[in-house]
Amino acid sequence: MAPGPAKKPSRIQQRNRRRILDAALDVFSGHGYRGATLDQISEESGLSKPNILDYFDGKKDIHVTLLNQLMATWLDPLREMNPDGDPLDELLAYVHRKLEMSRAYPRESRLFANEILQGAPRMGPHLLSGLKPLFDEKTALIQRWIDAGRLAPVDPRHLIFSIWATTQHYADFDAQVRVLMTGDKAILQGADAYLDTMFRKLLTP
Amino acid sequence: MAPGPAKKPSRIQQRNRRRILDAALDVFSGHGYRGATLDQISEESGLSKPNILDYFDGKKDIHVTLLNQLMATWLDPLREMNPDGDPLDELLAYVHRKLEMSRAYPRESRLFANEILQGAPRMGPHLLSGLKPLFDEKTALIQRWIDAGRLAPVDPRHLIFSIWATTQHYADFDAQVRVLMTGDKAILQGADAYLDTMFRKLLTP
DNA sequence: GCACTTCCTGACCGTATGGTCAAATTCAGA
DNA sequence: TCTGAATTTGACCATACGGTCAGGAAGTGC
Repeated sequence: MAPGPAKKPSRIQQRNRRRILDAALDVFSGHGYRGATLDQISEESGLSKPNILDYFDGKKDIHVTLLNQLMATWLDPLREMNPDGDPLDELLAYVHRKLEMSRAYPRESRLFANEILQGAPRMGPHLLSGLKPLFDEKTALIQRWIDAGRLAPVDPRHLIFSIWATTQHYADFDAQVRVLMTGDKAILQGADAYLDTMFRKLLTP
Repeated sequence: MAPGPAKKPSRIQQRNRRRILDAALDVFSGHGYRGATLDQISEESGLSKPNILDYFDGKKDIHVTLLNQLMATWLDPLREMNPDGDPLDELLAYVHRKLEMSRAYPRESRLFANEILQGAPRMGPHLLSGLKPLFDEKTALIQRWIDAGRLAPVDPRHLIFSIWATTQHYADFDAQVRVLMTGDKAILQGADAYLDTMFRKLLTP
């Protein structure tokens, strides 16, 4: 049964919740919310369907849990951008971290992309309360760097968008990228070098 | 009934097929393939479900028809890149056309994104036969421009990816963009200026 | 008006899916 | 080993969905 707010989850509960969430991440990111079925998650996790529903209140609950968990770490690379560092270094480091996220966590990237594509039906509030403040803070920081003449003048908001778009592209559009880059074993290395060049030229004052 | 290969579709058939495809584009792009239902398409198009199935062989047929129709025009902006034009002008014009597509046809962009996100289950072959040759042709053209010293040296394949990613982002991640740009009435104008700057700095030799 | 084709729909069917429940099994402590 | 709680599951249910069918409505040419 779903652990009450005052109960500490047992060893087994922790393990099973992790199994379920991992299987669900696979299924949701590969088929979208509606395309995923509890039976698939059941098969993938090795737990029976009723057992899964002992740990979560339903399909929706699993999905929401995944999205919340994702938001907690997804924005870390942006948070790490240091106001006291060198502006160009900080931004390029952010690009690298973001691309590394696409490499290490493509399922998470696609889960997020799916949710936004559908109009963020389950994450609208989260975007506003979690992402927006951080976004505003960092765009303001970039603007100060620009005003100080330490970066070339660009719209910080569109800059962030372009970093997100170009890095997440390699995870979200992987199926397309792979078709077009047949034979290339080092796609992400190429992307890393390319993006470094692009943002360096853009931002160097 | 679905028109046989030798039959010319009547006025009514043309009109209804258009209505169905338009409604289906709405529903598929908004909910993904699995999330879309014939009942929704029925409601949105104003045609009864059995009537819809007179015009198409089923849900899958509608989806495939939409994707095929999309591929026919989606790549036009890339095709229009002129080998005899000025390299920088041609590429920047391509960026503008692509962004304009995101503005004018966001549903089509999301339909495509959905399909690729799921691993292109119904479009894999199309990517290889339709997109790959064009992609190879244009990347080769860009490489010749670079070799002639008329563009800064960058990997043409990643260049194309970055153009796709940054322009389609405004359609595919519209829900997120709108949350973060609250109050801004001219998002796409800002994007246009930003992307022009970015690719100009990147590509100027 | 009449006959014929095209177009349309209410009612229905089989299956898949999210979710429930009572019973069985396993586990933890004495 | 014994006992009660935690954990697990086979069987089942209600609904939603893609798709079918027989028959009715609306055009169309005479």
